[in-house]
Amino acid sequence: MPRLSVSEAAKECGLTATALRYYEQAGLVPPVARDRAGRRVFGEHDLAWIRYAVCLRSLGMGVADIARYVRVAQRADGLDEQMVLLVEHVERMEKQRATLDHFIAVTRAKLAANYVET
Amino acid sequence: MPRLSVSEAAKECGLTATALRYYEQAGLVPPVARDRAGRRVFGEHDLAWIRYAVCLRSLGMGVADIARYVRVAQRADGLDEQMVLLVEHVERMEKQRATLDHFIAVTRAKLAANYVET
DNA sequence: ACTTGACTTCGAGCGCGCTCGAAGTCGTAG
DNA sequence: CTACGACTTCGAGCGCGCTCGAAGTCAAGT
Repeated sequence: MPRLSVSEAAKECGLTATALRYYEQAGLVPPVARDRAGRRVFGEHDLAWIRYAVCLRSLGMGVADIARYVRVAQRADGLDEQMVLLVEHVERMEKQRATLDHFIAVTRAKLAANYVET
Repeated sequence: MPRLSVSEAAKECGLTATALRYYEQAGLVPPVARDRAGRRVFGEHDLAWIRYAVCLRSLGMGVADIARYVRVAQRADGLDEQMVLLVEHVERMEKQRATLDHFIAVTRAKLAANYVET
């Protein structure tokens, strides 16, 4: 199990160290363990959370929403609520994907025709 | 052919009038015709451009990139460049869609298991 | 003629998601 | 022992995408 510093973990997940600190402070990932000097020490568990947050961000979920999800997921009795949030999120994503599919088709058609209607 | 005011056109495309003026000023849509009093008059053509811009925005394309595309599309000799931009955009979208597919699958699995791993 | 109301431009302001600079603390290398 | 570099917190700053308020113009209704 790796014990990474903030900048190592950041690089590992494609973030800057500053952004990663921000993520923790904003609640996008649960609090990270510290060594005796107060420095963050990241384990596999933390990396998984970070990657999850990065994924949600890349799909356009807002910081506040992700933080809410993480907060709920941390609670022992939060399972039901957590499920609701996930279902809602999947629904949003599928709507987004439908738009995407449509747009890809339209763009493909334009390209195929080598003609772009204004 | 409809001759809509800015607020009518905005409503039609799911924007605010303010946002729509901003879109024109920022070049997300080509300049709109005016009546003698200087008020914008939107036709079908303009609505199509607006809907196109809205679509691109909803897919996360930045204002500057959309403006660039519109600028190129306006030029008589811009076809090649326009094609390049569209191809690039389709590629980005397909990458995004792959992420989306993956994430939907993962979330579905979590839901199916009625268990969320941290 | 006058009010009403939707339009115009302009510049400032705002929320989000970081990003950066300052000032301080710690541990290892020389 | 000292110096260096990476870490810490904090608050301010920034770019983006609007959003709002002010001040003015115009056209239609009474």
